[in-house]
Parts: sequence; C-alpha cells; structure tokens
Amino acid sequence: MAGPTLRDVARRANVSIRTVSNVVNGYAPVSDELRARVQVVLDELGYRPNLIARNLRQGRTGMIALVVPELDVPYFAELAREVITAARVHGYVVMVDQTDGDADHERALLGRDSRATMFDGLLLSPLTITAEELRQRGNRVPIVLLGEHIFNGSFHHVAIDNVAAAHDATAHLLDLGRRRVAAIGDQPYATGETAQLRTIGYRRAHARRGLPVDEELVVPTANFHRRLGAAAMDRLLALPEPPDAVFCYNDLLALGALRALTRAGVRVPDDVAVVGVDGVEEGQYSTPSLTTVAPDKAEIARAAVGTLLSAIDGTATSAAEIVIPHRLIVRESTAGEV
Amino acid sequence: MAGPTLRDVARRANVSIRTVSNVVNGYAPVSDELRARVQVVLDELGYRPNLIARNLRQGRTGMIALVVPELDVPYFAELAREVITAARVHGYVVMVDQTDGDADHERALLGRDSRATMFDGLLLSPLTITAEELRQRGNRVPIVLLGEHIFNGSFHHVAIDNVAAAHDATAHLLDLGRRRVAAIGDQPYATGETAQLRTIGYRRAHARRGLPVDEELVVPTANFHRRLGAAAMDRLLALPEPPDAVFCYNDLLALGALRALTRAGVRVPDDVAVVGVDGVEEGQYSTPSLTTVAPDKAEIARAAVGTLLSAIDGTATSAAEIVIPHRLIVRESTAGEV
DNA sequence: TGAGGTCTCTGCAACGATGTAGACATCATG
DNA sequence: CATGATGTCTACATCGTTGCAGAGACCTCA
Repeated sequence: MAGPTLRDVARRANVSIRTVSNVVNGYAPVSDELRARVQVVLDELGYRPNLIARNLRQGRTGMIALVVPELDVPYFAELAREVITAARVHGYVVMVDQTDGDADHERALLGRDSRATMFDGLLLSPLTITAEELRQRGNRVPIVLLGEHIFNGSFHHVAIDNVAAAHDATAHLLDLGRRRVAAIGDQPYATGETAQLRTIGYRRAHARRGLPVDEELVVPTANFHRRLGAAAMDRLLALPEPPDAVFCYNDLLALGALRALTRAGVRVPDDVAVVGVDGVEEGQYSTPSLTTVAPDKAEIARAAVGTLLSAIDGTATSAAEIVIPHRLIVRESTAGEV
Repeated sequence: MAGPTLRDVARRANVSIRTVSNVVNGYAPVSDELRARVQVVLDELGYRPNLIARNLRQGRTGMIALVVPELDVPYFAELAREVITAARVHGYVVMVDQTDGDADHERALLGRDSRATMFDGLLLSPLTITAEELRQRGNRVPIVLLGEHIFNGSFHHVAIDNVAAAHDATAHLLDLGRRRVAAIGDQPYATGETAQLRTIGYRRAHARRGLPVDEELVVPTANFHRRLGAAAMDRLLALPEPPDAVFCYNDLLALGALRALTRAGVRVPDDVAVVGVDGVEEGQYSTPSLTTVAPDKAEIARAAVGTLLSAIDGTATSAAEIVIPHRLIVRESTAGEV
C-alpha cells in the first residue's frame, strides 16, 4: 500500500536520505554522476513524494477550500469553476464543500474538529453564519467572504454592488415603459441580507423616477431555486392586476418564472418582461433567452483567490472590501428579438 | 500564525503531551480531575489539532478527490453534489478538480508531482486518458472510474448501461411513430467511447424494429455543450429531408437543439421530438420541458464512494464493474402536454 | 505481607519529509 | 605549504501528532 520513501531509495542507492531529497527537488548541488545513479533508483522504485509529510514540514498544504451553499446551483458551479482555475494559476488546488444552507453545517466549519486546519485558506459563501460568529471563533485560517451578508469591514469580502445591480435591472424594465414591475426573491429576515440589498435597489429605481411600488408585487421566497420562482410567478399572475414585468433576484428564480409564464400562455416579453441576476449560461439557451445582470465571475474568482493568497502570505492589507463590476445583458425576455 | 500545539498545552497544564492528546481524543483513561484541568487550558489557548500532522501519523487523510472534466456542466455539478453528500456520510471530504478535458492535465494527475498522494482515493471521470496509461503509472492511490470509457475490467468502474440508455431513448421516439430519428453527439474517435456506445444503442433500436438508419442523420459533435447541440440542429434542419425527432447524447446538446428549433419556428414535439440523456434539473424547466434518460445520480455517487472506500480499506473485491439503473422521464419535448 | 492486577500517566520512537550546520575532498591562491 | 574558498555530501533536529511499552500508585486477595 504505502509507497517507497526517501529512506528506501537512499538505502538502495547507498546515499543519504538528504541527497535523495536533493535529487528529487533539484535543490542543492549534486554531482551529475550521483544524480543519475539516484534517479535510476527513484525510477526503479517508482518513488512519489509524500505530500502530507512535506506539508507538515513546510507548514502549508497548497490547498484552499471553497465553501458554497449548493454546488448544483449553476451560479455556484460556474463560480467554482472560475475559482479552481484562478487557484491553479497560483499552484493551489481547491476543496469544494457545500453546506446546503444548513446553519449547523456552516458552523461546524469553524468548530474544533473542522478540517479547516488542513487548508491554507478558506473562501466562504455564507448563508446563515453571522459576522459575530465568525469573529468569535478565533480561527487561524485566513478567510475571504464571497457575496453574501454585510460584514462591516471585519473580514475580506468580495462581492458585486447588490443595490446597484438590482437598481440596474429594475431601471431597465421601467425604462422599457413597464409600470407594474414585480420583484421575486425578497427575504425579509436576518439571513437574507443579499436579498434585502436587492430590494433596496429595486425600490430605489422606482423612487428615482417618482414611481410608487405596489407592495403586492414584492414576493418573498425562501430560497433562490427554479421551483419557487415558478410558484411566485403563479401567484403574481393570479392577482386582479398582474404585473407587466418581473425582476427576479437570481436567474434560477427567473427561469422558474419564465416556465410559469409560458405554461400560463403569457407572452414574454410582450405581456410580461423578465430579468434575472447571475448571468448563468442556462439563460442564453432558455426560450425566450433571459435578460440578466451578470457579475464578472472570473473577476470575482481572481479577486477572491488573490486576496486570500495575500492574506496567507501575510501581505494582505486589513480587511479588503472588493466590489466587482456587473453588467446588464439584454436578451429576448425583455427585448423581444435578439 | 501557527496555533498552539499539544506541546504548548502540555507545558501550560504541567502534564505530558500524550495526556493532552488523550484528552483531546478521549482515547485512554484520564481521571476526571485531570481531564478537566487540561480542558481548561485547551480552551484558554484555543487549541485546534493539526490535521496534517495527524494525517501523517495515521497514514490517511480522510479526503478523496473527484476529478471531472467541467464543473459547470450541470450533470457533473449535480454528480459532484451527490458525491460530496455520499462521502460526508462516511466522514470523508471531497476535493473537486476539473481537467477541462485537457489530456495533459488529466495525465498530470498521475504524474510524479500530482497531489494524488494527498488523497486516500480518487474518483475519476476521464475524457482522454486510456486504461493503458492508467495501468502504466504504478499509482498507489485507489481509483474508481466514473462513466466514461471502456476499461475491460482492470479498474473499479461505475456507470450506466450506455447502450441500453441510448436504446431506450431512441425506442421511445420510434414508438411514437417517428421515422426520421436523428442522433446528435457521436464521437467516432479513440476517446469517444461513451458516445460510441450510445450510437450502438441508437442503431440497435432501429435494427430491432427492422428500420434503416439514415447516416445523414447521425451528427457528430466535438463536445457535449449547448452550443454544439444548437449548431448540429441547425444543420439537420437544413437537410432536404429534415428529421422528425432527435436523440441527443446528453441534455445540454438537447437544450441547445431545443433552442435552435424554437428559433427556427419548428414546433416541438409536433414537428420534431427531442430526447436527451442525464436528467439534469434544467430540463424540467425548459420550454418545452425535456424528455430525458436519467441515470440515478445519487446511486452512482453512493456506489462510487462505497467502492472507493472499500478499496481504501483493502476489503474491495477485484475490479468491481457496477451498472447503475437509469430511467426514461417523458416530458413535453416528446409528449406534448405534461 | 507480598504477588498480581487495575488505573493513570509518561517518555520515547515513529510517520516522511526538509532546514541547518558541518564534514570531507578538492582546488586555487598567496 | 598553509589558507581559505568551493563543491558535494551527510547527520541531526524538527514539523505535530499518535502507537507502544512501561513506570508508579493504588487496590485486592491469598
């Protein structure tokens, strides 16, 4: 089971362990003749360095962990892809874990027996955990927070400007002349901070134009999945005065809403226009294709990984607050033909 | 940076390192009084065990790696989710890596400096690597292969019956009375074994019914993404005698094809019926919703993790070949209303 | 009372690698 | 020829943990 160690190679080649190590790493000067001799034995035995031992000695593992609520949510899958790619550039590999939005599971991450100590750093996309909890645990592993929550400057944080993103999406609909713009995805409770920011943006777009918000059109959802998007849309369609546009707080909600609209025979965008947030690839291929506010995911990943690595190096400035640009991508669900 | 070690705690509590270790692990008998005293110091210093050191000592890490071509392909994201869940049941965590279908990157996994030695085992969904290559590398880390390739019994292998799956999909279309059933996704070259199996199933369904296959209708694609599905569909629609049904080798191709059909104003399923493979959630919400052959992904994950863990334990029988059931899920893209 | 058996606790070695310091040749230099 | 600079190689300690063997203290029982 266990492979040959430096010791095995050293014995067989009649040299010191250290010399074999030097050959393997090409560090110190080793004569060509000896190097060749050792190399032969290395190949014969099929030596592979034991990275665990190397890590212990060096005090770092070259691994970071990415913790997201759900990996099968396209936004997180696409983000994970970018993070893995960005980390690879720096020679790091990424452990992906998912919390299922489960508070206990999120907290276990910080507990005594968490595997967090196996990683040089943590990228955390929290749903339920609060800044206070994070602060209390005297966690030694550097952390960068992604996207969710307001953390008043205690931690490194990478996100888009959620208020602006929501504002842009809503403004787009209002500028098309829609006057009953619904919002799907509010979460008016403690852990729904991102959603609340988007609600603020939604209201602000109305306020700037001197338009009222019909509170009936603001529909909260417990999560951001397709199913609830469809359910919320069904409810809106049942109103005596249904909306002529919908701003959904993410693309999955929007895709669910699209589905509900199509099923109900409502024309999109003629009768109801739809906008989402996230810029997932799926929205390019839906029918109709989905207008969305897309964060620059590659840039989020690069910034997050970069910040984390400098925190690991100790070169990080205190608590970076990084805002990543987003842009509105107009497609059929608001523009008709594209 | 580095946290307190057992030594630090031991010194402060005036006990041996070993005793602190015993308190932490609850292993050996420690008197209640001493246990309490040590616990106080543990809490004071905020001790966290160094998992790297523990792993070195114990020779295992409690981590397995899952290697997939692309994490943002919904099938793999959904599979990754199930694998992470299945591994968690056994106390394992999962490192997710993606190869981008890049041959060099896949091979690097097995090379001298791969991080494979950091994991107790590997779940590998290979695209380009061959059994021969796998065999040559004297890899000491247990491997279970997922889905792709034919490996003639040299490795543990978990997959669906690709021929049967393709047969079932095609048969469904033929049984609806379609007579020009196209196939999108063939890969008639060395690394396209899965695709080739599906082509066999496609042909078999025709053969069993004594129906001919029009070779013009078998369209190869370089990968299994939405874009190529749309492109292939465009080509098929341009034929003098276009198909009345399409079997796509995965759901992404099918969703791309749906998009192309809708854009071209072709009615689905009235003019052309569409079937995919994979059972991704996206297909439930597309318009029209997508008929698909769905493998039992949770079962794939459970079987793969289970097999891998018994290989790690050494209790594995030689080279398990596990076939996971699949089932046809009929939706609007072939059935009209659902 | 002393032999044997718990019950607690400790010290040493080991996991497999690397950092450091120095040993030993060899060579050039004054 | 002594000196020191190089070039090669080695021995030892160390990273933080756990396995193992055993040391004492205490109790039990003949």
